[in-house]
Amino acid sequence: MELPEVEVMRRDLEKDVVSRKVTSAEVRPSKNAMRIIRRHGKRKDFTSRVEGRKFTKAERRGKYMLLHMDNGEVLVTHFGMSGQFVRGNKRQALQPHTHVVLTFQQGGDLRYVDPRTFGEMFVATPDELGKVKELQHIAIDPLDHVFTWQAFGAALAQRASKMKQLLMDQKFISGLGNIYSDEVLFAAGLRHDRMSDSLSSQEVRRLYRALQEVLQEAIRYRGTTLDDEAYVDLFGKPGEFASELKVYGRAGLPCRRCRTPIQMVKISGRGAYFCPQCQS
DNA sequence: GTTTAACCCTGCACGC
DNA sequence: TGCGTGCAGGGTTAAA
Repeated sequence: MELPEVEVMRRDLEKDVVSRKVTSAEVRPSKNAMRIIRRHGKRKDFTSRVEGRKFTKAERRGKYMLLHMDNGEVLVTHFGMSGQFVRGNKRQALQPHTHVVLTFQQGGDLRYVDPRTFGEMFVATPDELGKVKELQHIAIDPLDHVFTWQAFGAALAQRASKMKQLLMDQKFISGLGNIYSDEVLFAAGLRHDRMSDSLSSQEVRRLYRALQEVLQEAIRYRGTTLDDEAYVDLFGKPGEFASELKVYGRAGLPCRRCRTPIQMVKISGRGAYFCPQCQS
């Protein structure tokens, strides 16, 4: 789950979970459920800090979801690769790999499901939150209005790194993963292996605009749901952006702009898709 | 400073 | 048919 999917989820949570009160919290008995709340020693350390609380706000920081509670504490969730929130109620059986269930006073529940368990959940006070390394070093959000192309250009010039890796570096810019880094680079006409300090100011502006456009468009389409990775929104509905992808997952298929076959290369274990004609 | 590989995990595609 | 193998992928970390 990358920025657009987390943002869609945030909006769903804001509409449907914020202002609800948790009457009971359960961490499922499986070993993997403990992996999800790995920062807490015992199930009770987690559940006791959520029970009785009311959610007041849903905030996104990079790929992290922060559900603020009425006592000031925060329920933090990172979805990893396959994590997701699902709304349900007690008549519906829990689907496999459900690790956490929060039951609401007003009826219904919120479930955290995560087959590959790369995600995690934890509760933190504002003080503790400030000390969480992963959150501390989250860089600027590309959709934040204080993100300007001038500052972006200066930051790019200060680094000597290949573009794809840099775009996926959460300490440099937050929210992009493998899919959207490829899509943004295609929209900007830049190759994955272009060096960050080699970009002209025109290229920086193109990249800056590509970031906004691709991410906003993906949010408008409610995220990317691939066949093998079943991302769905809070209510179980898939996103529609997969059909809009220009390069990701399209190795060998003709480029939608110039018909040249899309290429895929491995970059430190991760696939990078690009058009050798449109990107340079 | 930058890059690479390994690690955590499950589901799925593939080949025999 | 059924099983073993290999791989994807976010992010951190250790090593190159």
